[in-house]
Amino acid sequence: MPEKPEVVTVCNTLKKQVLGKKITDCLVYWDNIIAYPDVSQFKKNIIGEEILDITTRGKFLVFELNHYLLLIHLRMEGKFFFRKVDDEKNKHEHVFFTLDNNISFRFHDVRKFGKMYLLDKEDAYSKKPLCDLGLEYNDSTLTSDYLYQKIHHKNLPIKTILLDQSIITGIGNIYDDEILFLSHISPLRKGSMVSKGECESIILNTRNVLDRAIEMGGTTIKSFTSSEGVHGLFQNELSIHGKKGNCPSCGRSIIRTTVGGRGTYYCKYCQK
DNA sequence: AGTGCGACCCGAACGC
DNA sequence: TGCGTTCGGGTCGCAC
Repeated sequence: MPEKPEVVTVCNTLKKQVLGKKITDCLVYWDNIIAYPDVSQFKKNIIGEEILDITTRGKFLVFELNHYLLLIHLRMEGKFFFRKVDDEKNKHEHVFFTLDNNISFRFHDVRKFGKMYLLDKEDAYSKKPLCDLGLEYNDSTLTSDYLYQKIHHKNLPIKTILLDQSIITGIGNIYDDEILFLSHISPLRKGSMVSKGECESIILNTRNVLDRAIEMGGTTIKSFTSSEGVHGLFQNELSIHGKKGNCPSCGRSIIRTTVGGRGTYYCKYCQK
């Protein structure tokens, strides 16, 4: 379940292998992965483009091409593999980009939840999905004033609010639990009951957790790998998410519940 | 406008 | 053992 740190890790890994390569062919075996434009237009437009740079925006990988931005969202389990052009198609490989070094760069996604968009470069940031994204976790304009203003009138649990990509973009279910644990805030508390000081704490802990996770190469949960042979190490550092047993801080038992339909772990003594 | 929930998917985990 | 059923997870889009 790639969140920001996993997407950054994938981005850095891919850069080493595809920067400067030209896309000479594109094969799509599961149409729903192509969110925009339609599949035939997508293929037609992307063939002949060179990969000039790769960055991230929220949980999107952003491939800068000559005339377009290719956005790829990995959703749950999207990943990439490099194969020989005539290697047999794996069951879970759904989109192939043939590169001009005769390598087949393949998008692999067991759940078929991943999405790709090919947008005109000039106005890509004013179009969906990019126009809906909020601030990056390390944006200098992400302040306690900003966060407080966005959440103080909301009746949703703070856990759910932090998953809203239009406020802060890049936080997912795992780091959300970690951030709230470190901030000593219950995931169930309503946005309207979070103080400005606690907003400051959330922002500081978001930066600490995500920066540290990026240093560790992301979290490997289930089948997440950034690309062949790359595994994150951050799962060794998780304090609360996915834990059975006792709170690492007070030793009392960790609560496992559901908030807004998401599996949620917290300590009801340390998080108020 | 804000909120809630089903749909999209399929492997793993679970129940019988 | 083997079958059928349920669950989870990020986001969109529809319903209220």
